[in-house]
Amino acid sequence: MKVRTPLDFGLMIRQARRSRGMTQQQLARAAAVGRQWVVEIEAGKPRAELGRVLQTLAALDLSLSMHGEGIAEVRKAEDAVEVVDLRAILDAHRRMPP
Amino acid sequence: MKVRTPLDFGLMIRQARRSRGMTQQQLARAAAVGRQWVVEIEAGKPRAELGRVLQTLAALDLSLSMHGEGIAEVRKAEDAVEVVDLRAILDAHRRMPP
DNA sequence: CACCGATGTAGCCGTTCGCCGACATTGCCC
DNA sequence: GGGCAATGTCGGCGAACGGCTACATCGGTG
Repeated sequence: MKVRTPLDFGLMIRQARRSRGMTQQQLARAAAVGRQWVVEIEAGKPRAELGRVLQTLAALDLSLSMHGEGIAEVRKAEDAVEVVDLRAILDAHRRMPP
Repeated sequence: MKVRTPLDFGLMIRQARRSRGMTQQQLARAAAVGRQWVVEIEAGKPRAELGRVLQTLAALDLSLSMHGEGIAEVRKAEDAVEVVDLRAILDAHRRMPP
């Protein structure tokens, strides 16, 4: 899911917290922040501190990925993917008797 | 690329900025922040404000994605994927004469 | 209805932010 | 070496942060 605004963070944090049956107080303790802060982040506070946000995501076991030109991708040689025409292969396979 | 800490943000922002041939000053103007702030974010300042970070990513045309249990994925019905045993099919296909 | 936990709001307070202007330091090209 | 842009660092400033306590709303459950 894409994240563009502070409110996006808030909504996803709330969603994840609820899906785990946690209360704001519990999340606050787990992330080492104040309960009040959780209220504000979930409301989309734009001036919240980056570090606390990341702590909170970690406490919820959420992860972030960054994409864009100039961002190194982590794909090593052994991860190299063989290029094939999947559509054609699947098509041919469907017409093949087992 | 995964992002876990404020320093990760800093390194990627710097990487993207340089790959675009921008100076800190130019990025600062584009993102509507102070040059000083760019220096600090690239150094990994943990208490930087979330909103400014997102503005900066936008100015660099970088995008963030969030993953984890309880986060709604944007996959509509028409994106549904047919489940197949790729390994077996590719194996069989290799043994097939054209 | 009364009780209870979960959530949102308000004020106080010490700390830190981010911007600014000015000044080192670095690296590059002539 | 001299000049120049880019980068990093310092002190000062007004503004906002985030934790805290306390209080007001809800929403269920008895």
